[in-house]
Amino acid sequence: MVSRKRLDYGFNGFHVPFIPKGPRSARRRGLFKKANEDDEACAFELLALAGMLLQESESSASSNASEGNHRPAFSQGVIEQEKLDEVKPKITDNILLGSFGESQLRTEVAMQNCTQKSVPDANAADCVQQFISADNNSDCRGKAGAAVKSEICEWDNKFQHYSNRLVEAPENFRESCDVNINNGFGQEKEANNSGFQGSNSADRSSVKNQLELNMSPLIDSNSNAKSPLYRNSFPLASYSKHGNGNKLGIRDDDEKFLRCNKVCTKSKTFRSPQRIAHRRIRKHLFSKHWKVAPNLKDWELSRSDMGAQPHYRKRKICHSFERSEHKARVKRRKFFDRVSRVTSDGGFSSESVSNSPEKGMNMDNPKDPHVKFSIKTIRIPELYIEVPETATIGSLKSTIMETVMTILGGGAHVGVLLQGKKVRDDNRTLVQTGISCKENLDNLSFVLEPSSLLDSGAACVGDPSSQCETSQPAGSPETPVIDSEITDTLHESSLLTNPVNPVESNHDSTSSPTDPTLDKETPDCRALVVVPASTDALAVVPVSQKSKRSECAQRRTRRPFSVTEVEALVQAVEELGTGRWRDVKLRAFENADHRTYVDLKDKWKTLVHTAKISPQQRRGEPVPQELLDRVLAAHAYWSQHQAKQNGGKTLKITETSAERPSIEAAVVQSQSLVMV
DNA sequence: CTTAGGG
DNA sequence: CCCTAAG
Repeated sequence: MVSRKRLDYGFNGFHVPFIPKGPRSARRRGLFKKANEDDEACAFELLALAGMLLQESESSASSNASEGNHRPAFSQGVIEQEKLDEVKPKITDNILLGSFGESQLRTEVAMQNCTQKSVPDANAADCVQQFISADNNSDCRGKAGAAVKSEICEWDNKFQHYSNRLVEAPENFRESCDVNINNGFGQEKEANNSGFQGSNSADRSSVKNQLELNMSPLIDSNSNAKSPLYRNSFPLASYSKHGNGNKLGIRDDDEKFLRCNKVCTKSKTFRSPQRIAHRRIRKHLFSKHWKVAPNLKDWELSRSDMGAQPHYRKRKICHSFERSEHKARVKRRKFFDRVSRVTSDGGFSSESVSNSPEKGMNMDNPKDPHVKFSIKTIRIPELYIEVPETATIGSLKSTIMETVMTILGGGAHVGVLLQGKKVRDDNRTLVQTGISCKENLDNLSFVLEPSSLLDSGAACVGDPSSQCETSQPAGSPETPVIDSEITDTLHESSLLTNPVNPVESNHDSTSSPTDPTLDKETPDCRALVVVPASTDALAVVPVSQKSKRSECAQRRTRRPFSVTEVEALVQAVEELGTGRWRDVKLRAFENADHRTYVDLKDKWKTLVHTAKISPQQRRGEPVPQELLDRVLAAHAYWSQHQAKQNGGKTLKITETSAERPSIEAAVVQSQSLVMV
């Protein structure tokens, strides 16, 4: 059965086989046909992805600088596609590898420069500038593969930007982060505290967290030939020379395919080639990868001693990621906010922290029992992404973003590696672990690992350890992930067809990722799929693993509706009524590909329910009462109206206010409402 | 493919 | 969000 499925996909077996859940198979089968179109999809392997969240203006600025602004989405999409096409051949030839390596180096340089500055945002901007100039922008664009390269650079910049932001950690973040490093240190009693997860918030101020993310995007054509499971063959060497040995290999197997197929078949609305391409990408990209988490684990296991080590010195680090899916989003946001503040704090002195136990056996300062960590770089796991060659750069970016978001969304954990070895006992103190020694600090590294590892991921994939370790002997990538939930918020408005907020229309095409033209492309690409690079790989992969994976099909990542989206939905429903979800979708969420009309319908359903229950019973991001009132009004109106229609035949409701008094009122009310 | 509903 | 039945 597995094999058959594979054929249906037409992917030549390069991805992990997908095992349908009985009933669904029939449905999907039809969809899969379309998947054949994706045969040519080329696999991009991105090595370091870093916390990028939104596409902020700065990042997009660099990419768009040479191109006119406000280009119609369509044409832009075409252009981007062309670029991509150009690049593809290169990738196939392994030529890209070199380019990426270069970019990586440059990026690092740029980053270093940036990090020397004190103001995060300024840094990001500077970095971009530096990077661009240093990298000889024109060069990148002019040649095949150049486009990709520049894109990569852009990503680097973004990462840099975000990493900088991370550096300024707000108190909240620190609150959760610091803690135990201080406490546990040198004290046996700390046993009750689990590693870095201590709950003490003592000496927050004294602890300065420096998180710097060093992103090194890399595309390796070689990897394409390998199956996801065979990451071991992944050429780590290329990175290692740059000091980044950690990679995270995320592969989405079945999931992506499923998604893709589904999506493709849907929506007639998106018929343009670009649209189709996007759809495909999306499908492929879909984020189910996370379930594959077990792989991530492997990453951590791998090398801890990457080039970054020198950077890890004293300073404390604290991160705490929450896993609960429900809160993941919020948490991430907090994380960012907090981080961004740290930098501004300027230096906090280690002294301040040192009021603790006196056991000064530490390195330089005997009196300071505290171990300070300075995390210079956090490695991002190796990501394997496969997108159609016709995919646009923008879609690729979106895909990557999506993948990262997915990872983040699932929650992340920090892994501690000492001399390349993962320290698994959370109850051990730093002293006990030997982390208090300066020498060891240099060999200490932190890895972000998807929480999913611990969860379902493992179950689905089978024995993660065997898989991972076996596959990546060379040095496994570690997976530091930076979270960023900002994306939703930022893009939100642009994704909506009819943003409630007038301001949204003022996108600066030049730099803003929110640029409508860009968004059009991006939304579709949201889903990332980690795919094995080559066709051959599949054959190599053990069947058992395949099947396991396929069964793990994940569900889409949860994406709570924002108030803005709710507003748009309410407005659309007020105008169109219930029962016309496709129209609602087209009207208000055409650009929000992650929202299907079914999603909208479901959301409306929940909104109605929410509006009926007491505020205390409501959960999640609070929806303004005003909106809920409108929901009830519209619901009541349309319920009644529908009945009327049924009885008296179809009466197309236009915009006539007379027919919909309650709606009218609601609309008026909404206009006065200020959307955030 | 869309809707409508239950899960 | 997912899954299905139905149109």
